[in-house]
Amino acid sequence: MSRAANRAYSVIRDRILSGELPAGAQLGEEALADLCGVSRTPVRDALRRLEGELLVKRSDSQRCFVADWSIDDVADAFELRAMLEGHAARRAADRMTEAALQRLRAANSAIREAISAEPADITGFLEHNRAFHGLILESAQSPRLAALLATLIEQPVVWRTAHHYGREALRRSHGEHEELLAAFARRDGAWAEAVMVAHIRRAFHAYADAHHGLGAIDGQGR
Amino acid sequence: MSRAANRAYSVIRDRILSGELPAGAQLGEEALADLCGVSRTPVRDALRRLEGELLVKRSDSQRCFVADWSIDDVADAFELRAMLEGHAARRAADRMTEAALQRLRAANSAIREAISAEPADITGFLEHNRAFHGLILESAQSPRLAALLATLIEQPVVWRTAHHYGREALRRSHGEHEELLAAFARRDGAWAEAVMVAHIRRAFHAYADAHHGLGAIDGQGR
DNA sequence: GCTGTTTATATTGTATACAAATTGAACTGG
DNA sequence: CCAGTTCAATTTGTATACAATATAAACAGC
Repeated sequence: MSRAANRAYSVIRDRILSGELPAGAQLGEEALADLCGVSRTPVRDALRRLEGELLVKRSDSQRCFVADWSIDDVADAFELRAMLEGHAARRAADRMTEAALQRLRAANSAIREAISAEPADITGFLEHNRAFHGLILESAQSPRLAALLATLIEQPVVWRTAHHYGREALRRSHGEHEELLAAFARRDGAWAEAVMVAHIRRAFHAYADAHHGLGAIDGQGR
Repeated sequence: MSRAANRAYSVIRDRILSGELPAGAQLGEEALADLCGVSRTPVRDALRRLEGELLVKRSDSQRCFVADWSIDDVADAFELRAMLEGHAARRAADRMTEAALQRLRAANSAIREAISAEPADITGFLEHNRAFHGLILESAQSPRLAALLATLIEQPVVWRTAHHYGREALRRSHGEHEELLAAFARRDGAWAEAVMVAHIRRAFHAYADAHHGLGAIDGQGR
């Protein structure tokens, strides 16, 4: 996608993720065009992409709004992500080359360094974490699986959450990655899948605890 | 989506599914616009939708082509579909209302009638089969799951295949639906999931047998 | 004869003007 | 005061013109 469309996509996405455009806010094409300094045409493209990623919802008659992610929606997305990434891990265990395994180890080392930095380098953590999961997905060799997961990993939620993680949680994440590496090294797909599912489901609960209190779910959405 | 965009979508989609636009054929926006009798703008929208459904592939630099589905691609898609619809069946078993169960029974009865017609009413079969699976997905109550499956169920492949099915295969499909209904009636999610996974994986092998011979896979794509 | 560059052509990206449709408010009749 | 209707304002859909870019062909130099 080219300049203007990408620009529109990035700007709108950032405004949604930062909360500047709150859940439920109407996304008029002309207003967004002004905001991004482009015409309506690329804005329309951007809205379609964002709609595919479920950050934008279309009303019955084609008006766009910022999607609101209730805790149930988030749970739903995490559950699917756990299933799909678990499946990816299983496939990857059977297909991973030695070179890919090396790169995976390097990625997790980079994660460890980001965590150990003072203060912890959250941006670096996110970046390398993304690379780690991306490499597994690559080794799974299923373009369709990758396409499906793409709509789930770019959640509004994940990004805002990581900054709330303590060093404790980050270390645990790193440790689970180490266990994944061990499973890959042994070519044990079932093990890899189980670890991955646990890894992601734990991430969900970390999110839920941080955003909705440790006790019951408050039910009022985000 | 409105008139012209829908029109473009339908026309292009039909041409792809019918094989009139063969795999690998370039999809120039202007040519398609002429073909559909609309301007390039709605064609672009249609191409985006079709790209999401993986019927259209974009080259490195934004040129569109008819996607080619190799047997590996089809296997990949069916595997994911089995997993996701299995998951949907499990969820549906816990959430299905009595009313939904009734509608599901009605849908399968309609399927039986379509099969029994002389000659077998393939179009009716497909329609009611679609409704059957749609109802389960609805009862699963996971919008995101529905969105993911939407990209997998509309395969070029499925439609062209059903016409090759014998009455035998259609009846088996109906029988598996009956077993699903039993699982739903008992609220046995694990049973429902297992039956659904088997149902879809069998469908894949029926496809593979019909299109690539019963023995080894020929590997030359469709 | 081959490689790298230039130029022409084809194709997609963007902006804008206008048409169609939807929403919401003002208004009329009861 | 409320229901239904009409009309204005807002918003999205479509067409078209033009700009930017990529592909492919012609060509020059080696």
